Amino acid sequence: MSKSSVVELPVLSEPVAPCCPPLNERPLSAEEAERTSKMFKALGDPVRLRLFSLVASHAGGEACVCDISDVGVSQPTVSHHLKKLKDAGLLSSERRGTWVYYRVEPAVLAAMGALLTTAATKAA
Amino acid sequence: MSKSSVVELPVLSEPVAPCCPPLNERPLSAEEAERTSKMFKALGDPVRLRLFSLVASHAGGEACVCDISDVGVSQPTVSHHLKKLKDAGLLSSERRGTWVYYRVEPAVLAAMGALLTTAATKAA
DNA sequence: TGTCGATATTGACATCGGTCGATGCTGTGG
DNA sequence: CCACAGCATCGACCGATGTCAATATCGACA
Repeated sequence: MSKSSVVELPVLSEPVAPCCPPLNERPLSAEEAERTSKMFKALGDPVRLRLFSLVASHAGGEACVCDISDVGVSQPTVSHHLKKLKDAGLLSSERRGTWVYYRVEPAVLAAMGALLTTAATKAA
Repeated sequence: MSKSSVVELPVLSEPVAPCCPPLNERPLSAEEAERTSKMFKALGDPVRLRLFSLVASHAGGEACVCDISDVGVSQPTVSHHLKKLKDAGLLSSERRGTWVYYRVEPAVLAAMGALLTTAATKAA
């Protein structure tokens, strides 16, 4: 395994799921905000949001890149955005033969949702 | 009322709440993604996320700018970010004498949360 | 081994966006 | 009417980011 390999991305090694308390429980610290804002930023681009929605709505909760590449930008750009979503912890990828499949990370998604839903409920 | 007034921001005049289906129900259209990504982008900056959290966690669900200005950036920058949060429909503002108060928009927040929570639940 | 299809990476470019100092606007109180 | 405080706007700077063409990598299949 000394040859090439992909050196195990460190971004996925630590648990990203239980990131922060609800947004209205207490003010976020600078560090918490730094971490959490990255996830929101990942969905803050229309192309990425479409790609994410394409993966999330695809049968089986996963999709090959070739299935979701039709969003109006070039292939490198699609790859770039998928990488960003992966780095943010929202997607994971797996190579299967010729194709690479992406699937959503439910835990992270749920954490983000809880952040907002709880805050909205309490604020109402 | 011809004098000054604030001319009723058009961004808040149309219902922003039921923006989109859950992210895994069907692929978002380009237009939907364009609209929805703006809300996520608004929370995709650490300073804005802290400001939003400060407002949301403040007593009464609202806060004077002077109460939340201590986030490590200059006063114009705070004002700039609050404007962005307001433009995204996440906050509303009201002038009361010398001070301006910001409060969260629960409906929009809940809509964003539902977008994520439903998707996470179904995906799990 | 060599070619081909699928995806990732690189490098360059233009635009976007966060930041600040300076300044303007709007109430308050003297 | 004037000075001051709170907040917004302006203009400029500069790093971040979305985009593409070109190229590299990786696996499948002759």
